[in-house]
Amino acid sequence: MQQKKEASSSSSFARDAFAGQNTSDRPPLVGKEIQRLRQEHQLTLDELASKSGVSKSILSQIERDHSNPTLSTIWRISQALKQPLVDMLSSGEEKPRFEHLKVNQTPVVSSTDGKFVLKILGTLGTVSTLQWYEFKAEEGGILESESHGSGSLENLTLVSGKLLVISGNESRELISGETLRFLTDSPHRLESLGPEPAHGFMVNLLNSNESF
Amino acid sequence: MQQKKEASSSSSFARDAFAGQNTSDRPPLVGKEIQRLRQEHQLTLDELASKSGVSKSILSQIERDHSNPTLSTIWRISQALKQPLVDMLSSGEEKPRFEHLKVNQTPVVSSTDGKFVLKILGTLGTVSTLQWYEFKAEEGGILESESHGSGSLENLTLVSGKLLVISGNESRELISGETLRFLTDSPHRLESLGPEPAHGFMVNLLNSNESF
DNA sequence: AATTTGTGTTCAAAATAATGAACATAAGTT
DNA sequence: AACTTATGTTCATTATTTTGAACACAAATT
Repeated sequence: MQQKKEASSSSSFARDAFAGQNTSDRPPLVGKEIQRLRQEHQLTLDELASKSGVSKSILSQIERDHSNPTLSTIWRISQALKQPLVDMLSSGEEKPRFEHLKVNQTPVVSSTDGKFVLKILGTLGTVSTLQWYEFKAEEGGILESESHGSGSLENLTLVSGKLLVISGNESRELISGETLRFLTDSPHRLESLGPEPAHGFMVNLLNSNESF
Repeated sequence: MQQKKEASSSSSFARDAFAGQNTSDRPPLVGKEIQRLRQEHQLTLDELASKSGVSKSILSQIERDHSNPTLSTIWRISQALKQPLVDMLSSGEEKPRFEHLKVNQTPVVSSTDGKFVLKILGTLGTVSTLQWYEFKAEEGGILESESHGSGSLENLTLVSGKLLVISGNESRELISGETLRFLTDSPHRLESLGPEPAHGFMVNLLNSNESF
């Protein structure tokens, strides 16, 4: 009996499936979020039940956090509500808490010959760290970066010019107007192919789910 | 009996908890990911069992996808492995390393008179916590927005042209090269003052912890 | 080789999640 | 008011997860 092991409460009939556990000791409470989504879609319990294949009785209990759904159940609900499973679960726990970004977590951007100019437009540090830039690079300008950590994403939009992007052992060529989004969990490199200068925007999401 | 309802398979002893369902019909298979993480942490089933409070027998079954874990169980495992629950679940849905948006694939929004054009470059976050755009507006082009919710921020960088920004009862005039950051918890308005078109970049942080 | 130790799997029993039907309640109709 | 309809909750039963102990197997030790 799982709950008993964690909580002192041992009533066999639990009003709250996770009674006796404080916020950080319990799984995210998906009930309210599911209910919100269901109502947003203007569905009744009966309708969601038939759409998802999950009985309405258990839906009712899950919405009130009186039950501890299985992965399969949560997944079927998320499908019916056209909501990525992951989003449904993170709504409860990923509250914007403000964390201090340590110095060594600040990514190092190395510009080689000065032909590649990065303008830092802004930084935000909420759940994860966000930085965005405007860049201009004349022909041959190269920007080499270390890994930004696992889960990090880089988003490039090219306004003019041509840009070669290499990450890991893959590469892409971007032309004016295109956008590229790619993982930056390994060293990567941007190169302006010219002849006109490459000009564009870059948004970096640095993931902070490091384990140490 | 949940699986039976979805799958024709009705064997009472399932080798695979989701046998008979194809990839898009079943919840993400977390087994391999959990096993990978456990081994990465150099833990045995016994050790993870005592760390997580989940019995090793069920751990063994979950790793081989012979069981359909409850939310509570997945959560306790993710805690013990110091891994955000959400990451563990999304690992199955392998995302492509690169996402390349061609010119005509970039979503575009424009004002009714077509003078103000917004290109949506990207979105990140659960509901819609972060969005960024490129905008181009000829003289007189106007973009009017409702409130994005309390705590929301808009960040504008102007590459060329002149832009008038009005939020609440305050207003600012931006010239080429400048950046403005302001609250968007009330209706606001951007207007290109010309004569040359306003061109720039916008990053919006929307406050997601709100239910309405 | 025999024994111990370490690791993962399987088994019967207990706990609990999921189901369908019955129930409660409120809102709308006749 | 009485009746119907719509919606969510509770109940008994069934199906499944979870548990702890026993088992199987391999690797290390004596």
